[in-house]
Amino acid sequence: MDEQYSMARLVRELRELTGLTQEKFAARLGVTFPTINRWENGRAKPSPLALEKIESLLRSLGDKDEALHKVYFGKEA
Amino acid sequence: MDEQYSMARLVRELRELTGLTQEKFAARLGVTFPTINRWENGRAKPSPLALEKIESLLRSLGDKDEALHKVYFGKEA
DNA sequence: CGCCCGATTTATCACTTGATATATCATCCA
DNA sequence: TGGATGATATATCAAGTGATAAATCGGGCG
Repeated sequence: MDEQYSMARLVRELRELTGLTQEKFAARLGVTFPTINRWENGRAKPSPLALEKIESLLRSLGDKDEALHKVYFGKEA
Repeated sequence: MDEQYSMARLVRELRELTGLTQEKFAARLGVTFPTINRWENGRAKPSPLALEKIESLLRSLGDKDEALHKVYFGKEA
């Protein structure tokens, strides 16, 4: 349960939840598509500012994904 | 009126407007103090995500700083 | 089958950032 | 005077990022 791997899965699951391509998902978060791809493939992990955006997006998806949020961020939604 | 220089001034003016040290200002924006220092001294410029935070902070300061916003971001507050 | 086409994966390079350490500067005050 | 302290400036290095290009992977479809 390596941290990199968890983040990779979180990002991919989150993106698939939104039904967006890596390119559009990147735009949604204010980053570029290679960045999303690197996150999803565990070759990099989100910067602090990017993490904020991810949490915020997760939150915006509402309670039905609160479980997901807890799983990856631990400390409450 | 080099772009780097304008951003440097914007960041410093904005920080002084808030009355915060570079360290606290950094925390406010979700970045670290060396980053703020590099911005203010023109040795680096904000990443896209950081720029969002700057604009947002500027906006949160309200209308009395709209002029400042226009000066540095050009396209309306 | 073979060809397009959208999506994904990987790679490279210059630049930004976080973490950390050191140095400089100003101010206060014993 | 001179030392303590807070704020700022600068440097280094590893890691993340944006821009760009190339390769690969599916599906549809002629």
